[in-house]
Amino acid sequence: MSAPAHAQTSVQAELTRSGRRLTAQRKAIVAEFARLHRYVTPQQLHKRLAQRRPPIALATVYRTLEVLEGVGAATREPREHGEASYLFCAPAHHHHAVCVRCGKVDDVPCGPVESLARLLSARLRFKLRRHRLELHGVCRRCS
Amino acid sequence: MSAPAHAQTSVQAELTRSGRRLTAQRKAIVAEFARLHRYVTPQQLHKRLAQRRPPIALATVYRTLEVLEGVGAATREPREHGEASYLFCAPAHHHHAVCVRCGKVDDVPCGPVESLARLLSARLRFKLRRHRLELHGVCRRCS
DNA sequence: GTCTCTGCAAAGGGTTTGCAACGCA
DNA sequence: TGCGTTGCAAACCCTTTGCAGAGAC
Repeated sequence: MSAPAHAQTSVQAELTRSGRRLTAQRKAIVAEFARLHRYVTPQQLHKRLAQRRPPIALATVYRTLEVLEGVGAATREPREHGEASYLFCAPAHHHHAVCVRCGKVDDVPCGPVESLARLLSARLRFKLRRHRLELHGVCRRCS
Repeated sequence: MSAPAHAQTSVQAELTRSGRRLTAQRKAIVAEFARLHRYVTPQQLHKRLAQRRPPIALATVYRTLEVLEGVGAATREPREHGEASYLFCAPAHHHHAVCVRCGKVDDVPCGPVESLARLLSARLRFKLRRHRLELHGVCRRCS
């Protein structure tokens, strides 16, 4: 299952809508990013784009990912050793199932999690604001 | 609710059991760390210990937190901008409720989360290995 | 033509490491 | 006494930033 083409297109539309420019570098970064379905660091993404002529500067990758997060097309997740990692995904609230073998990320709708989170927070007399469930395991394809 | 004294004591016992030394610096770091009940960065913990004579070096705080994680007395969590943060907590699997106002962390037993996580992973045909639920909200005391 | 974006290189900031002195056990 | 630990400072590594030139619209 690859990224629906319309996801890429709508991101590009959102960029121009917010007064930004659609450069060749941004198109290339978004295209590569969108098809990965996994968390990547700016450095990794930069390496994947390295064969392009002319090459894309690392700083441009950093800045583009920041912009994508800003328009709600990506989430940022800090990693060990000071690295950041980004996942191309929709802004609507949902959770992720991450394959520990291949790294592929599947979306998990929030529905059932929501009520459980409310239950747990009620027991603690805790006013819930946000919650997040992370699932790590082996995906269908890898097992 | 402060850290039970025995938690500190058992950490100290675990350190010597694993062939490590119980230095004055380590005792001071563990004591301060254990009473906080919140995520702290090595830098923050170092600042809190700054009035000690002689002062404790920042590198020592980094190394001690690493050791504590190694013996299962702390969990490490990457933060934005390359910072690490640590929480003093038991090695047994559980979740955390983090107050967005005061930062205090309460433990949440895993029980009900486990079955939900299995349900969700079954729907995805995903062999679950680990899961984590994060609750963020306002704690009883702050509301 | 204007204003954003890119590339480059330097600066920034947290973390890690090498090494000699120190001090638990 | 032996070996793990500390303190210091330098090294590391990823990320951010300033600026001049390029390019989208």
